[in-house]
Amino acid sequence: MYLKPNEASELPWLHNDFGHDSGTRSQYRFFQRVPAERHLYMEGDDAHYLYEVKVGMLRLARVLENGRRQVIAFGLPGDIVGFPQGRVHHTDCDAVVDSVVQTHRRSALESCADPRLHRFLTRAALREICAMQDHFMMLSSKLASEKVAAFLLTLAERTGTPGADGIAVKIAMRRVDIADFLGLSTETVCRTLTQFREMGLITLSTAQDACIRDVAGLRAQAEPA
Amino acid sequence: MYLKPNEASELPWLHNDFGHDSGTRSQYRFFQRVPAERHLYMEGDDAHYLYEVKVGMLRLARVLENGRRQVIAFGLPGDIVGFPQGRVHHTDCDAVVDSVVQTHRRSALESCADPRLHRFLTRAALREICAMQDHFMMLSSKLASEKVAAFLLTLAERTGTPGADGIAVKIAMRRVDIADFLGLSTETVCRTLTQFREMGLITLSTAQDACIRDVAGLRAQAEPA
DNA sequence: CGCATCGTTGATCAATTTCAATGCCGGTGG
DNA sequence: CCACCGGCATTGAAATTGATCAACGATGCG
Repeated sequence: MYLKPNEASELPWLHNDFGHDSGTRSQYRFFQRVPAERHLYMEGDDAHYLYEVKVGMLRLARVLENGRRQVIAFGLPGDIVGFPQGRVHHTDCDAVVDSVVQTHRRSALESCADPRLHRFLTRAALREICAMQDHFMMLSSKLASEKVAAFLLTLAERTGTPGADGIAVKIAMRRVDIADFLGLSTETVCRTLTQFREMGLITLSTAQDACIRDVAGLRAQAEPA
Repeated sequence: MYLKPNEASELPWLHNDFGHDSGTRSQYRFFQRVPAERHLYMEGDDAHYLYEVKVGMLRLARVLENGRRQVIAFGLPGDIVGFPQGRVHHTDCDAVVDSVVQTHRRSALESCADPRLHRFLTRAALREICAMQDHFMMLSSKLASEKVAAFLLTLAERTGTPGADGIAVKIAMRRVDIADFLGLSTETVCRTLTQFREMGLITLSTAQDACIRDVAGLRAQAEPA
């Protein structure tokens, strides 16, 4: 679950932590590394910044007193995370894998001092609303197979690499994350994936490395007539 | 499910439709009546306006090809609905009961020509994101009783009127709307409500008129240890 | 007064959760 | 270098839950 050497080499300009609280600032002061499993912010924290995911994958979640957790979203490169309600964050956010984010002042959301940035963030907020609506459709599916199929297709659309024998998809998050994202148990996620494998829709060379062999078939699973 | 005379009388200035496409405009040209069951916009429509709910209740939903429907949200007075993605709406929106909305130009979201309005809309968007996250928590609950209890409590918080014997809650939407909102069948919603009634948590004088007698008990149902 | 729609209740069945055990892999330390 | 350990993934069997199908009741409206 760590960056492989070749992946790390894509970030030659990241040899240090450029935390925004750091005293010394470089030209990269707006970038911040988030090692795997480390929290970027927690529910209730003051929301000073929004974060644009540049590399890696973040995990936004809410945890209830009884321990149950809902994964709200996975932050992929291009996504903006950290939209606050009032002045505080209303989710936890941590990194699934080593990640890099670019910070933007929260005030840029409301002030028009930088119109370009402002438009960018506003549109990101609208995109976020729409993405959450998509997530609702996934969650409202009654069958586990529909949810998991829709999840795989969405992940493939965002991060998949098409190849000769299908779309390779890196499943960086753990099964329990997927389960908490889809409102299922980890066991059901597993079983559904093996089911897809036995149906020839996907292959799983490792638990993290999937390949969609039959996109149409998976689509049919995601949204049966 | 229609406005009663005394409720209608709260709107003395609304004797006509002031649709935004109307040629003749009065001082109330930014207000628009939406009769019960009428659509305010449909998925795919150009999003020229955002709508601030002033009176009544709107229903935002997405419908799939296979006919299944997910109710995304209920728009209550104070809510802004119609946040677009790109230039089009991505949900259907219709009125649960006779309603009144105030229109705001979509452009006000990105332009800062009117800073007050801009701030207002931006904050509404952020509130919307947070509300949808709350909705996720409801949907991710495994038990029907948790979902329905959480739904009732949320509705009570927004629209309930505290009284001597509990919190009176008007359930204006139909059972199927609640079901599609929570990802349940109408039958299960019914059964769960009856169950709550038999447990003494609520009363139901009519199908639309509930009264929460035991808030703590309902909270326990919504979020069991 | 009858019809249509919505709400409620009942019984059955399919699906998922839960509990339990095993397998797998990477990391660690001898 | 290899064996052990711990977390994660997977599989199995049983129990619970909600969906579905069906019928009935209530309510508002023509």
